[in-house]
Amino acid sequence: MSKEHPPPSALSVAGEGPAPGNFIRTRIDQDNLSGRYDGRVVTRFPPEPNGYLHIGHAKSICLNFGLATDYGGACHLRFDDTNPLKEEVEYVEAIEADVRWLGHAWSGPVRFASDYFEQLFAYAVELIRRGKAYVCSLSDLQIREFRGTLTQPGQNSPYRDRSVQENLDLFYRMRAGEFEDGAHVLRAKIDMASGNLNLRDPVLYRIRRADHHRTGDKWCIYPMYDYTHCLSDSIEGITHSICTLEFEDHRPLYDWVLDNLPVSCHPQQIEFARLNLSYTVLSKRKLIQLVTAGIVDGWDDPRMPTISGLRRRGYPPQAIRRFCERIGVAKRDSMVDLALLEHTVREELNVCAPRVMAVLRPLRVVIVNYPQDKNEEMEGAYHPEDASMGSRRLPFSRVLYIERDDFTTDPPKKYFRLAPGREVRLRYAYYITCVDVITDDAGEVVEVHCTYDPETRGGWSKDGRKVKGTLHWVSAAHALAAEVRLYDRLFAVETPTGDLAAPESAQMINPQSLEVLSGCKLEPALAGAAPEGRYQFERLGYFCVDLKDSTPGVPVFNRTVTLRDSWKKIAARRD
RNA sequence: UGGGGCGUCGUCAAGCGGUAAGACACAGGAUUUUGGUUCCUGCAUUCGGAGGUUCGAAUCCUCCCGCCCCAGCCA
Repeated sequence: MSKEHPPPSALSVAGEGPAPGNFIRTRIDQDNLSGRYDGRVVTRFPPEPNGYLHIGHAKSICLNFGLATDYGGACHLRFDDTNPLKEEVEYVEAIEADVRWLGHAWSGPVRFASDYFEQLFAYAVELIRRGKAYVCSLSDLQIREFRGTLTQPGQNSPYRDRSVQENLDLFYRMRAGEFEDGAHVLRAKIDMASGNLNLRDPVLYRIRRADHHRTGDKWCIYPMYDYTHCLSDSIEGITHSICTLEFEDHRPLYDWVLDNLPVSCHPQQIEFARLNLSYTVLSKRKLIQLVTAGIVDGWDDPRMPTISGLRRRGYPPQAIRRFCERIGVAKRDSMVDLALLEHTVREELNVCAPRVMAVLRPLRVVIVNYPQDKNEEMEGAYHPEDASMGSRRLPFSRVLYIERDDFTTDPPKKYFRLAPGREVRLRYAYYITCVDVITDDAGEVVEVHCTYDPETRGGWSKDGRKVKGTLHWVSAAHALAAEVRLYDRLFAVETPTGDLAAPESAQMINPQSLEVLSGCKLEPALAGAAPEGRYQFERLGYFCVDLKDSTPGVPVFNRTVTLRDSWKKIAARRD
């Protein structure tokens, strides 16, 4: 039996490989073949507006919106807002902004489960009429006791056999506000002996006097997730309801509700493994700990794995999307290496970030044979492989700054940079040779004297002699002073565990996750850098203009990610 | 001990009875006015283990082992 493969050209899309196969696509292909759902594909991204989105949500967003795009279907944005105690409009707005920033457009209006409260209530009444739901007056504690345990079956509630009439009466009065919170709940009548705890007469509605961010005080009873989600999906005509693995146990309940009500659409729930990323945490609970314990500066701290944090850090949305494609979708619990995310970020930035020169830890260099009052302008391309990005002028003068790391009085083997007597190239400028070193009383190098070769303008030597090192530099008189924040991974350990706010957890935090540098010297062209502008500081890394703390003409830069650094590896091996 | 899932390279992951894709990471080398980029090269005789079926098994069957989830009036 021979397999048929489409020609590669039919599979590959501009730059990207073929859409990776995964078990969900396989299922959809089968559904399309069998004519189930008439070939439609409608998905949804259903966050609860009780916090900020993080990169784990991005995986779900890319999956759901990506499926809709690839299959010519639709993807809805629906807020699962059935618990007014936890939800706020602030989150609704932030989530919408994050989804849009990631580059996705939802089909139709933004939807809310709360839009369906009236219909959900009617469905509940129908369930009662069919003898499939009852009002239970046990306390929350008693309900737990009656539920049994993982290994022991539960017991029926004494209220389980109330008449339809009585149930209807009680349920309407629950809605009318005649009872205290917790006095009654509506429960599905399924099976108290089920091995699946979700089927032991799950609660469908509870009384909750709380102000809802959209419906205000219209309701005092609110439907539970398990009851709401499947019906919301059904109402919206969702075909594939994709959620994470921990909901596998809920699928029988999802199906039970739809099987026991006169609905015309019965979507299928499909579960996939949520994202775990090394050196970070992705649960909302732990993220909150980081914020409230003051370990980070807020939800959008550039070290946070939140979408707003990654954005402020300078991660391009395209890189996040590509990351989500690379990690794939499966059912296996896994831990993705942070290095993969950093790789997709560099991959994107390498193509789109203009190159620019910035000296983070300045060391003064005086070109002793360069005229005191002379100024020149060198030309530097914004991108070595993409001429369409143009170039800019780089003022050059007698006094310059270079990186402290680029000079040493005691060069180790294979050190290509500046040292006494050595010649290096200043990028786009001249070859210079170190002729003198000025130190302070403590023996610290404070200034380096060099001579330049006027015959090497632009960085080329006519006699063909080579230099091994090329350094970035900035003219002292023309430099723009700036603050630059060096960010690194928040955690020092691959898998942070436990209470992050606890004192003993401090050792899990990377002490170098943030270093603020204030005396940085940038090339003058950066004065016009726009907020969120992304650049490569040559030889250092990718940096972006901080959205919050920059002011016109005075940018603050955040380091997105360093460049790969093979010298660092060589140097480390030497030790 | 009940129910539901999952085990393929260091990390993700394809594979769906015809003889182990790809990516990251890692290690070499080439090119380079970024120790960047790019480009080559290497990297699972083996798919949690043991049996079995078959001409043929990561794929089918049996047993065993390991890991994850579930006892909210949260989602």
